[in-house]
Amino acid sequence: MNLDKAWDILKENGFKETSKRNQILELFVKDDRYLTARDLLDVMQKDYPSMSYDTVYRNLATFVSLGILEETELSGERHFRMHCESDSHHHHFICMDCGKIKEIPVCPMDMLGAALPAYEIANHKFEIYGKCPECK
Amino acid sequence: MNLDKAWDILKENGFKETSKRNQILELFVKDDRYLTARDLLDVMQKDYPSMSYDTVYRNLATFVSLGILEETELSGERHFRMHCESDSHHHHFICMDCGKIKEIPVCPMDMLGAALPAYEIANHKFEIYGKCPECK
DNA sequence: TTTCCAATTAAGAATGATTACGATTTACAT
DNA sequence: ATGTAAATCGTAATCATTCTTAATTGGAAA
Repeated sequence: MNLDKAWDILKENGFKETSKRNQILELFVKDDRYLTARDLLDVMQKDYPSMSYDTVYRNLATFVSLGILEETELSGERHFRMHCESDSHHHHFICMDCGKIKEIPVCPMDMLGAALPAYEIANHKFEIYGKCPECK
Repeated sequence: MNLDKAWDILKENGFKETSKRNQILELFVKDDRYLTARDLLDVMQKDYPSMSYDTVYRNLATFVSLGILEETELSGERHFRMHCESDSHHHHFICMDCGKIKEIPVCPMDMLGAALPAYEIANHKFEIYGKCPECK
């Protein structure tokens, strides 16, 4: 996911182009890792001192609902990052130090296809946590 | 995990037997599913109107640290349930309606053993969400 | 039983993340 | 350039969770 693709999606869905929205997206493009709402606000307020949490959270919710960002819960806080380019379903190793991820191309659900008859499966989560080679 | 086993562990670690502690544990034994701190407090306050959140959270933390309870994050809230009897590593299907779980005997990490060289793996999460046969 | 101390709890304030809301500003189609 | 709906600001509210301090309690020892 890059800036242009993100704006294509936003425009298609009738969202307006604002400088704040753009800067939030730029931050995610530049900093390819999981960020919290606070992380974003801290950086944004250097350029827009009056920026409010409402704006951050509202835009994050928009981006997630449009598939531009993906979200996870890390140590009790919501974290967000650019949605991966790869169109095939996959999972992530997440570095607990720097927040960077590594794609894991396999999905455990493949092997559980018929293991849960009578159960209605809505979704699943598979994440691996630890330290990446750089942080180790 | 049953009441006696839980108290064995608590006593071994020097924790005192209190009626509140016991009732919290009884609730988890009786109601074999994921519960929130609020769920517990609501029930407990029928018998102990002055019971405080602090007591609930402190005891939950104790139980988790001793391996009596297990914990997960569901829709932004911490949920707790009795730790499974099975001593072999496994994962869970979680019903989003009633909170009951079904054990999944396989672990995706088995197949990823050497797939992440140079990465230091600390832990992982694999959970399946949906509706159980009763709630469907 | 009574005493005593450390563990436990109550009460409510503090914190930190997130959401809500009325007022104001901005993007952009016309 | 203007009108209008969308976006944002500023701030307050909410919700889960933790902290603080004082009071209470379990249970070992006297």
